[in-house]
Amino acid sequence: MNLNKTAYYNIAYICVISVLIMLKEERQQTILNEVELHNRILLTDIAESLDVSIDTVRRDVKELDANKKLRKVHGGAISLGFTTNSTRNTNIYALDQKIKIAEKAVSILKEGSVIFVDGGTTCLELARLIPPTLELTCFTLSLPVAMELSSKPNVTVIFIGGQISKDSQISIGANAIHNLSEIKVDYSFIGTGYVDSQGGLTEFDWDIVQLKKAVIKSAKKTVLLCISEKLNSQHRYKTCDINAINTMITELEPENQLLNSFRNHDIRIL
Amino acid sequence: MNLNKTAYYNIAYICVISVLIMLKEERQQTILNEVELHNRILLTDIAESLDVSIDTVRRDVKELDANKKLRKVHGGAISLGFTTNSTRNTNIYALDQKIKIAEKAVSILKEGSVIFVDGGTTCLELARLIPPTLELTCFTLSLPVAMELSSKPNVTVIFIGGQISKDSQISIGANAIHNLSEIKVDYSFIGTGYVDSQGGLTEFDWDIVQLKKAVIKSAKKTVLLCISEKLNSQHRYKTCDINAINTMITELEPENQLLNSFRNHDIRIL
DNA sequence: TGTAAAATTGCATACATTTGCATGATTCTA
DNA sequence: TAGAATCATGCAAATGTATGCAATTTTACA
Repeated sequence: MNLNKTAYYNIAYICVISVLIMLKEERQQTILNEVELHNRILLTDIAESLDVSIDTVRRDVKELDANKKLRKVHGGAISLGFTTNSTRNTNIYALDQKIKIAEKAVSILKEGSVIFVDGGTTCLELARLIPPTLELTCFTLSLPVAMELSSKPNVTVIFIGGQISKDSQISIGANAIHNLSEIKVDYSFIGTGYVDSQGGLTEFDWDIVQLKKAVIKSAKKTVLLCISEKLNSQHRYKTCDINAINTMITELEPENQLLNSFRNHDIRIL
Repeated sequence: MNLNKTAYYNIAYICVISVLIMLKEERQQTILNEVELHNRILLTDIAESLDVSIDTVRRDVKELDANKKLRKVHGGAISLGFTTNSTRNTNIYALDQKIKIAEKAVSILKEGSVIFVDGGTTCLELARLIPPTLELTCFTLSLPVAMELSSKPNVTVIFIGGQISKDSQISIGANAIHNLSEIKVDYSFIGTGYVDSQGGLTEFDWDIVQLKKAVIKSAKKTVLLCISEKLNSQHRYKTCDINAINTMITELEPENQLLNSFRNHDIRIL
C-alpha cells in the first residue's frame, strides 16, 4: 500500500512574531491563523512559540472551540474546514472527481453501444450520468449499478449472475466468470483498486482479479476509470499490464504531469 | 493599551520544526480516506504506513465502526458505501400486513436451508426479516432482494442473471429461465399478482408467468406469500394451479373464514 | 485618581486519555 | 485439525486535561 507517507511528515515552520505583551485576543487570533494555515496544531507547539504556558493555550483553544472557530481534540486542535470538507457529507469519497471522470466516460458512448460497466463508486457515477435519451445495452456485475441503470428508459440492462459478494455487492465466482466468457462488448468500463504505470492494475482481492481478467477478455476495448489519487499505487494481485488498457480516464487534464509515466504506453488518456 | 509597553516590541522569530505527531483525528481521517479510496484496507497495512502500532489502528477502526463511518471486518475494514445502499422505499402498500406475512415466512426457515426468494415488496420484507444469525443460501432474481440479502452476514446470495426488467427490477428472459432450470432449492418463496382457489395463480404479464413456472419447477416446496386482498382475483395468464402451492401465507389468522375456499386443497395455511 | 471587582495567568495537583506491549482467546486457512 | 493470523483485554508509561488557588493585571466606577 502506498500511503504517500512523506505527505504526513510535514516539516512545519511555525514562525511567529511574538510581542512582549500579547493580548488574549491577539493570541487567539494567532492560534486561529496557525490552525487555518496548517489545518492542525499541537497545543505544546503553540505554547512554545507564543511563550505562554500550556494552560493558557488550552484555555484559549477551549474558548475558540466553544465559539466554533476550530475543533479542539486531544493534544491539539484542527481546523473546522478540515473536518467538514473531508468527512463525508455525501457517502462517496471524492465525488466531484468521480463525476468529472464519469462525464468524460459518458462522452465516448455512442448510440447503440454494447458496454460493460464495472462496480465501484466511479462506475456508479457513470451509470448515473448516462443521458436518458441514449440507447445502450449494458452488462454489469454490480447490483447498485444495475439498479441505477434500470431507471434509464433506453438502456437494456443485463445482469451477469453469480454469487454476490457482500463486500462489494457484485457477482463473483466461477459462474460469473463463465457468463462473462460468453459475451463480447464494444467497451468495458472498469475501475481498479490500484494502478501503476509499471506494475499495471492490481487488486487487494484475488477473486476480483479473476473477474476483472474475464471482463477485460470479454471487451473489444477497455476503458479504465481511475481517480488520480490511485496513480502509482500497487497491491498484491495483478489484473493486467497497463497495455491492456485502451483508454484511461482520470479527473485530471490529459496534459497533467502526473500522467507522464503513462504516456509511452499505447494508451489514450482523457 | 499602555504605550510604554508597546514600545518594547520584541520581535522574536521562533522557528519550530515539528516532527510528525499525528493527532488521533488526523489518523482516523487518513484511515477513512484509505477505506473510501480502495474500498477495503488491512489493519497491518495501515499500521505500517502510519507508523503506529496495530493496536492503535485497531482501536481507531473500532471507533470509526462504532460511529458508522466504516465497517470493521476481520483483519481490516471496508467502506460503507457498498453496504449501506439503502433500498428502503418509503411507500410500500400495506406494509404492516406484508411484515406480518414475512414474519410467518421467516418462522419456517431452517438453519442451512437453500431457498429462492422472489421479487416484490412482500418478498423484500421477508429478506429484511431474515435474522442475522441464520445461515442460508438464497437464490433470487430481484435486485432489491439481492441488495437486502447481501447485508445479511450469514446468507450466501446467488443472483440469477438475465435481462433486467425495468418495471420490477428482476431478471427476466430466456437466460434467467435457463439458469433457474439448473438449480433445485428446498423452499421457494413466491408472490403472485392474482390468486384464486379455482383459477390458481395468475399474472398480468406473460414473461413473468414463464419465469414463475421455472421458479416453481426448481423448488422442492413452494410457499406463496400473498396479502388477503389478492384472494379470489384472477387475470389473463396462468402460472399454476393452486395445488402446486405447498404453503400459503397471508396476514390473516389461519382459521379466518376468507381462507375457507383454500382448505379442501392440499395446502398448509399459515 | 484611587479602589474594589473582575479577568487573566501560571502553577500544583489529581484525574483521564492515549498508546504500545504482553497475554491468552478466537478466527482464519491450508 | 494444526498453525498462523487476528482479536480482546489488562497493564503501565507517557501525555494531555480539569480544577483550585494565588499572584498579577485590567476594568469599572465613584
